[in-house]
Amino acid sequence: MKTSPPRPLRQAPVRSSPTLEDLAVAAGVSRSTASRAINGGDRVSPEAQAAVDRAVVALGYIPNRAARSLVTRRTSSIALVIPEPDVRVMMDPFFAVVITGITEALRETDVQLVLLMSRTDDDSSRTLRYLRGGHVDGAIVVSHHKADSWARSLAETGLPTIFIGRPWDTTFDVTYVDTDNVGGGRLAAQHLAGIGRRRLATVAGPADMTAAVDRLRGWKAGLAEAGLPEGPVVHADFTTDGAAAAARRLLAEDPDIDGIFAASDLMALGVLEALHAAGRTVPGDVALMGYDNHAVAETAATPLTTITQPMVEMAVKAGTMLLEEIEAPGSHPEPVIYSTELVERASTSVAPTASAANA
Amino acid sequence: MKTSPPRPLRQAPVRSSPTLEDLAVAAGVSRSTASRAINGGDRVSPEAQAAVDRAVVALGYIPNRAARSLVTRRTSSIALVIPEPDVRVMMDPFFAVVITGITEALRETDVQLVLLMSRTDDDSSRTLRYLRGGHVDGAIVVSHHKADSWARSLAETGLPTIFIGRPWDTTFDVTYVDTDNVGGGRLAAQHLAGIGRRRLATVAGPADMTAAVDRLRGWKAGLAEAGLPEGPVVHADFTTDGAAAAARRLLAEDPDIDGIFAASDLMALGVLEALHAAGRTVPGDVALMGYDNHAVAETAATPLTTITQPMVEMAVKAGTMLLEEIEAPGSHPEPVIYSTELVERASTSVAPTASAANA
DNA sequence: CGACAGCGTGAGAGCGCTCCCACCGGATCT
DNA sequence: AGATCCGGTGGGAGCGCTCTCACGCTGTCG
Repeated sequence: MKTSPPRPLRQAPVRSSPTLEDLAVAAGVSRSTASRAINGGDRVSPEAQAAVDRAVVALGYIPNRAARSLVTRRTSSIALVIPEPDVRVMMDPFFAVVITGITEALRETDVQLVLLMSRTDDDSSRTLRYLRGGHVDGAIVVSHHKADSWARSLAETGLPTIFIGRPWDTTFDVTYVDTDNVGGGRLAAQHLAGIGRRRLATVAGPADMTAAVDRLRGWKAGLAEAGLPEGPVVHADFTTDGAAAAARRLLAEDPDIDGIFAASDLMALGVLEALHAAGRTVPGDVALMGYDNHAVAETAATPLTTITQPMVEMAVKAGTMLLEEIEAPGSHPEPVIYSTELVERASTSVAPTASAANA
Repeated sequence: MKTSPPRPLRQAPVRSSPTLEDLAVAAGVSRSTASRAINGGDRVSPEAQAAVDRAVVALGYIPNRAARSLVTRRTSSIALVIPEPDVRVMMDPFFAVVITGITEALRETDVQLVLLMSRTDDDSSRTLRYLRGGHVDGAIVVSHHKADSWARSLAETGLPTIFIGRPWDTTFDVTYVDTDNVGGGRLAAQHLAGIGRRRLATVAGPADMTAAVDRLRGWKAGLAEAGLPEGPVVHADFTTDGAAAAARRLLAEDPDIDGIFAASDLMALGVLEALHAAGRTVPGDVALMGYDNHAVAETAATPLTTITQPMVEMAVKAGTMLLEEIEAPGSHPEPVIYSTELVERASTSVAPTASAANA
């Protein structure tokens, strides 16, 4: 009477990967024991453990992440949020370094890095929903001016979050890592004053970015400490072209400037360009400093004296902190600030400029 | 008799996100109908659909990815595999562009990008296991010399995979996108020959990388077509320093060289350095070409003539192709090759070198 | 006027895993 | 001696979702 036709299987008989059940059968134990053996082997006899281990190898067993995640409410993945719409910004080696650092922190764990980029403001709410949706266990946000809303929104969700770069708004519970931009700005002022320059100016970054504001603050403090006047300040947008225009304004305002601090190497490049166009030599007429120790600082026509910051360590730290925060929520750690260092190159040397060497 | 004590809840009563069940209740429909309404709304009455839509907004419902993934066997995420141990390589803007392009292709879908970097050979098998484990629906591999084993291993797993850059071994079923490196090499030869240079040499990339081999092949073909001898070939490792050393060997071998093609801009920088150190002017004594149209090509002491390639488009294409392959498996598409273009700058201009302008 | 599509719907099974609970037997305590 | 504990184990429920299936219900055709 068993004439019922062979009903098509719900799932095509594709040779799918072995389940925990298969593993348990192969190892001759129960599913529970197999599960315990897989996860650290607490309360498992050596024999059972060995049997499971063998079966894992034999079957090529790999736990199903979705099933596990469904019950543990852990996804074993974290998000790197890059709230920048612009390809140009992505091109910044900064991001590569951040990614490398986080990846480094994630080694030895089975946590995966999910990349979240919001290219438009529209994406931004989508990204936020994604984060809120419990798809990741935590997030690292690369903080720029636009990150303000992120900081607060994320803090409200209770999702473990670390910011790289101090968020603009820190009036609530937020943990971050950053470099000592104030110290870096001060270093620049000290150095230029130290080599005898007296009429100093700066091309600062956008006034709505914490890094830019901090560098400017340090710069002013350094000048004051050296007993020098504050000097002209122009703002640019961290781009080479923008800085070139800013430098032209600077030169028009005060033609006797003998030292300029650009708040980034890319901007210093623009300043260099503008100086050359105006017939000034570097460092002969004007000593020039950048910031970031970007690759271009070394390859520039006149290699740039600049400020270097331990970005990889910072990124690694961010990753480690996030992992800890996920493991033990509520232990809001203090912000970590990394100190900066001066890198001396030709653009502030007292010797004549080297850029005309092959003339 | 119902004196059983209030057993502690298995799950702490944390206010967790609403489930499909909650949604269904709120909308006054069954879980099935709610599910259908969420997923495209096939076979759902307008009223039911509207009710569900309202409930979604009201409850802030977000589907649980893990649960969905468990039954659909889809993860809605793809992996970007970067088989490079070196931070330096990561710093290459290339990766930023690739990431940007893929992200662009993924917009409008809810597919997430998972980053997989293998920094050691040990990681490599770990990564492979991860990919094999069904944690992602597909993978994009940035192909370099080391990717050989990847290609074959991945092809064997049947996981939809697209390579960016032709893998070394294409004797099996593999789909990839690439730029026309042969054409680019030929372009370089044509250009240098076209401006009247006759004693041409090249600093090629590593002989185990397809891009390097292809560029060299195109270069040789271009020379032959221009009726010029093959000239000296030295290999370097795509780094500035390595290229500088290679260039010194070149100069020692044949001091009368009047044109050099470096297979990357970074290498061209090294060559430029070596040339200057040897007292040669560029382009006066020696015309110099790079490849990639890297940012440094523009900012170099002598801006570099170089070859540009549509990398963003290529990355977008890779993303799109992968999405298609996931959607309709087995439709192994043909490789897509993007053509390259010449970008002329001062390093091959016939006019006197501009780098000494501020002397 | 009965048969039969076909659409919208709800019940229910089950994806692979973790974790609570009950159980068992041997060691330890009173 | 019995009571108690505790390491090791297996049974079973259930995480939130999709998907198959069966069930009305309306409309159309023979």
